[in-house]
Amino acid sequence: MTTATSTPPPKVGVETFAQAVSNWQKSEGRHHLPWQNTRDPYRIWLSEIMLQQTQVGTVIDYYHRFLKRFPTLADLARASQADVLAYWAGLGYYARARNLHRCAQTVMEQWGGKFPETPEQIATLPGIGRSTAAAIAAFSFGGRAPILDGNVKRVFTRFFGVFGYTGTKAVETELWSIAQAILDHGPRDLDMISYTQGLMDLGATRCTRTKPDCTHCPLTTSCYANLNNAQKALPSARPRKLVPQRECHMLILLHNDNVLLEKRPQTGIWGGLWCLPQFNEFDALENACVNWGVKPSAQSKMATLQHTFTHFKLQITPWWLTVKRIPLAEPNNDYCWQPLNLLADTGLPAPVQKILHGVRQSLLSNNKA
DNA sequence: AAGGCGTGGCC
DNA sequence: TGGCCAAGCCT
Repeated sequence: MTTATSTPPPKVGVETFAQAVSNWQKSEGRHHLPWQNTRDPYRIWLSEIMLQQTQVGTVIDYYHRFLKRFPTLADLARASQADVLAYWAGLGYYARARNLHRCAQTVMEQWGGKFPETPEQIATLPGIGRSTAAAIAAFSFGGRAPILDGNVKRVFTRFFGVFGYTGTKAVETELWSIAQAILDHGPRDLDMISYTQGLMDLGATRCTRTKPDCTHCPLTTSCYANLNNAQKALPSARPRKLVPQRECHMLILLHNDNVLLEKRPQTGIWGGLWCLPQFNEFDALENACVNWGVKPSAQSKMATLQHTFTHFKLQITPWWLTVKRIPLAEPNNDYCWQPLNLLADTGLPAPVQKILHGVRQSLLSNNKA
């Protein structure tokens, strides 16, 4: 029983910070996520990439599916980019998948199939920056280098009272210094696995964005935000700008139960993914239709949908047309006729998947009627 | 050095 | 409801 005579919890400073987090993780942290309890750099790397800007709950299913299809780094390196993207479709930030694939091939060709072990070496690989490299090094090899992801930024800005938007160079630099200083002043025998995981667990389960659970935080007695009731003010909010509204038209061209898909360029939105042919202006869509011997009308116009990206909003107007026969054309890697019942195996952006799902449902119910 | 890059969950 | 954010990296 705690009484007035018991000693208060010790203050946590830069010297004791790391040990406090490590100890807390061992007793109160998460220990059963699918990518824990392994030292396999392939699995750890895959999880770290999937978890970039993506929540744990979203990643878990993708992670299992991906590993089942690509059990080893060598399997991934051998696969086609289309296959990899198909298993990434819906997860977003598709450059991650393209880089993941390139990275697998780099490790096979330049590192003899063995994942490099130091944070510096790991950070030279495509799609792996300083923080992800440190996490992979810590979890796979016990490497001692600091991470700085969204969780850690939230914990550090609150604990140390760092004001200013974390997206600016100045604040980012300051937070990296803190992250490094904690390791420099920490014990030589610090367990880097539990410390690194502990920082993430603290941010995910205690030091959350809204309603942080300060009463169950191991750092609460020394936390700037807790002592100053500044949890809501930290981390400082991002200065928001108006996001532009754009519109486009998408062509749903059906031939029997096949739909025309177009491969998007490697760079830009939805890079490398299959997509419905997209046009900024209706006139351009109408012109494209001439080549297929069809003409869009009010009948073919479908309900518009609104899709929101980080930096703009896109209003999509789909046009549904049916062609009787396909004109002969040169074989082309940039478009294909895809059977509607195979869409799940194709890498498609979320709104396109949604549109075509509706098309398929509509066809199925018509056939029944 | 700031902005591009997806999607889903949360309140 | 819409605005904000989540295990960042690249250019």
